[in-house]
Amino acid sequence: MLNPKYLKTFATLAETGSFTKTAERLFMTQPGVSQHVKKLEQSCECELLVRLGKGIELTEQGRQVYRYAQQDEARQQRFLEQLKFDEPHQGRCILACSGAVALRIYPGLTALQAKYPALSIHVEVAPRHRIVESVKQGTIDIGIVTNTPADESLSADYLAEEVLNLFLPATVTDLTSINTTLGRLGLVDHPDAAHYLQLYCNHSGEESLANLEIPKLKRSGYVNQLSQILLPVSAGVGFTVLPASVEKHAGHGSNIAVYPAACTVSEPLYLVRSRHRKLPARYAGVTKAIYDAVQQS
Amino acid sequence: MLNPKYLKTFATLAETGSFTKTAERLFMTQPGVSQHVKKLEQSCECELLVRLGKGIELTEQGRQVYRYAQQDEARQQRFLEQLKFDEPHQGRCILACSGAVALRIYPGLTALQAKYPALSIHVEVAPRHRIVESVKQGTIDIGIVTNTPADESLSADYLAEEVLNLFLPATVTDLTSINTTLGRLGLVDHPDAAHYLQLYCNHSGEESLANLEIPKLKRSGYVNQLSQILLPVSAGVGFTVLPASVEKHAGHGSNIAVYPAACTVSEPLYLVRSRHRKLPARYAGVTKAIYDAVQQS
DNA sequence: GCATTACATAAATTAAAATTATCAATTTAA
DNA sequence: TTAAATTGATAATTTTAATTTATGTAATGC
Repeated sequence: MLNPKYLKTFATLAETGSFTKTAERLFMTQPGVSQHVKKLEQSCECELLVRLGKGIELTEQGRQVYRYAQQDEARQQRFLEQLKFDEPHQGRCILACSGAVALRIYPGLTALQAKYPALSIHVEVAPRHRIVESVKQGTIDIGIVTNTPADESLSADYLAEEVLNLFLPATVTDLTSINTTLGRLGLVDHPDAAHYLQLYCNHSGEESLANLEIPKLKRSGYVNQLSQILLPVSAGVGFTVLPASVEKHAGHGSNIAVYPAACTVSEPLYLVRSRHRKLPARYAGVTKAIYDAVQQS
Repeated sequence: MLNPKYLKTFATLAETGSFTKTAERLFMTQPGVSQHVKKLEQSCECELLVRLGKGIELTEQGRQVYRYAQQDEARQQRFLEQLKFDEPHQGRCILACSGAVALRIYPGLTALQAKYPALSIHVEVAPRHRIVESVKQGTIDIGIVTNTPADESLSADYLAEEVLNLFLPATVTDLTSINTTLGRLGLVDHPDAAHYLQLYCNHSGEESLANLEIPKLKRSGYVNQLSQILLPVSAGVGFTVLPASVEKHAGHGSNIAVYPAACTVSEPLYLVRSRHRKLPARYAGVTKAIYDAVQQS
């Protein structure tokens, strides 16, 4: 739309106030300057300067175009300069993970960002399949998921275990016939509830849970806001299965009990990246922050 | 430096992932796309994408260039759109005046800006000659000065009178031999002091003041911060001549006295603009605010 | 009022960019 | 495994755009 050469010529003309001097300074001929200005005026669809007997005067639009030209040149120069460097604490990092993992890693990432204000960390909470998809197509640089994707173009590094808890209202004291109790309470549903519950029942080491008929289970509520899933449980109106770390952040305290299963149930977390892509230096610090966050909790 | 056509081609390539599809979408041929990318890489002095067997993948720099291309296009479109309109309450207004006038008009301008946040009002305090000069060369859009400039290219509209006061310490009670008193106190100097004092003595209607030998007068201090000029006067260590409006804003209250001259001394204020320039719509409101400010005070 | 300065216009030249034609590499299907 | 198809790179030609030379016109100064 706006030819940058014309902008440069116009800016110089605005500064010198003379077509001839502009031509000299830019190593071109005077008619060239005239033509650049004319074409720029055509692009802008308005007059940029008025010819007075002595010298020229910019119109209001001419002034605006001059400002734009200056800023544009400066911006481009800055951009090209920083393009050459791979600053370790500067630029945009784009991650995706589940809501539960976000709860675990976001404080550490925020701290990192506070330490290096030029860092800009974007965390997107998304369902598993969309995370893998986004990393593959390159819109997300690092994904955290619970399995190693089959795709050859992706690499997966083991991070940590994510412990799953079965959360019950604290009012439930009799745990002898757990299946009946769960059936009475009903599941507080959320996007990952079915997956978590299936996993939990199969690996809790308790025969009764393994026989739980999940599809037939009553759904006593649904919410896709992680921090609010435990609310109905604390109110005594349902149960749910979630990563253990969620409880700390939600803070419903003594109203919630954790079912004491025979085995601890957990699933692994993997850090997924594009195998063919060399990530910029700033991801080193971010990756370290992620490791620290998931391993301490 | 960065050809916007190449940027557009590269951005489309980043989105389609295919040279051929990019060519189709931009109504060009496939070799054209190859050439654009190659030249863009030369401009950036780095590789922007790697050719994988299946499809392409952007390098880190390629991603940055893609972001830049997107932003640049959006920015230019926005700029060209707003260039066509002359919004009455949006944009930058640049004024210049004396410090005393700034004191009178700035509150009103600030109020205007508060009412229309998209307005950006810049007030530059400068000596008379520089104001006229700046308006002529177009770096200042509106100037306020105390005389009508001779220059044909400038227009001057009468605004109001600026009353001048001779400020004395309140401790001075005997005004019978004012020349002696002034000589004893000494002048608190500031950039416009000589000009104001000359004017005051010539038009006060008092013979003794008209005979005051200004060049021989003792200088008892100097400061070019308008709000601080009256400080030495209130402390009893000198006198000065200033626009009456300054006293209200400085607020030294009862420590300062105004000499009761036979005549009120004042000089006119003129609003100066470039005669050949049509100012944008937003200056209507600004000009009105200036009139209101100088006429009520 | 004539010379000088400064910008505009038109035609010609030169440079740049796009296309056509062709090649090489990779992928897909037989 | 090989032949056909797809996809991008390269080279030469054509087309388009930009620049310059030559010339004209208006304003300013001596």
